[in-house]
Amino acid sequence: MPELPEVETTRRGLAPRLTDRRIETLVVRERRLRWPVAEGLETAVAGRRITSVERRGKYLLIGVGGERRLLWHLGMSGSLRVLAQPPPPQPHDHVDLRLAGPTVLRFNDPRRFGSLHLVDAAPEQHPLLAGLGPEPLDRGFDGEWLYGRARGRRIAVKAFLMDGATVAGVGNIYATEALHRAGIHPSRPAGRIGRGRYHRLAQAVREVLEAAIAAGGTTLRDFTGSEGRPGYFRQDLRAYGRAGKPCLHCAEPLRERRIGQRATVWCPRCQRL
DNA sequence: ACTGGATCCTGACTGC
DNA sequence: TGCAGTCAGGATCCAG
Repeated sequence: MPELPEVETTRRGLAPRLTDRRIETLVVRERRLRWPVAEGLETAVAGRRITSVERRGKYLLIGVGGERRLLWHLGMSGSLRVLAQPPPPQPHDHVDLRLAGPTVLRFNDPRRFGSLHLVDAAPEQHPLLAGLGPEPLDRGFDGEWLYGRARGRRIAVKAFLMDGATVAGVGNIYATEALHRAGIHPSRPAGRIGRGRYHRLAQAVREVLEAAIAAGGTTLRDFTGSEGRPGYFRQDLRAYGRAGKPCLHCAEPLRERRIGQRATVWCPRCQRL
């Protein structure tokens, strides 16, 4: 499910409801996530106070005192919800973070591609975060960065853009959308794109992510924010999921093929190879 | 060093 | 109605 806008939507929903709250207990019903949830995680966070809710790429970082943070990834199908009156756990409700009072932060993830770690210090050096590229909405990300990173690369620009080392948090939906907005063919080798077009691409990435965050993210089937509401950016998607439909810019029918095992949609007129 | 492919897992959907 | 095959928002690992 979630790319950067969906994780950011989750973060914004969680922050005011979790910050300064005390963790009563952590309950792990299913440890077999992307990586096994460490034994002893429960006792390590019990009784601690939540100090912050941050995001890096598609990762959520929940500060639990000192330098310690829970590092949470939602995978393809995960969601986190705050429940003031939690119903009995349903299938795939793998983790509950119980706060003082009846409130529960509940993690549901049918495919179990998500993950949960405890990071003791210096989260940016954690193996899962160390190789990440810049945040796309921060200053370190621009056309110059993309251009430099792409030197000598023959990989399709779409796969290049989805590589977390290039830029953090851009997945299949928003890579598809940004390339359409920037007028760049997704199969074009990354190293054969000039500075000017990379500046356009970086701008398109920022614009589409900001618009998606403003809409509460994209819900294809099962994403919900922390309040259980879907995101509304799906209706603003111009390329993703619109194969065969007319390009909203030039009316040419959009095409679809797989790049790196991921469905890729583009306009053969606006996005020349 | 890069690159493409296989892989983890469940559920929804399609076509026979 | 049932069953097999395909696909899905991610990201690591491995062989070539």
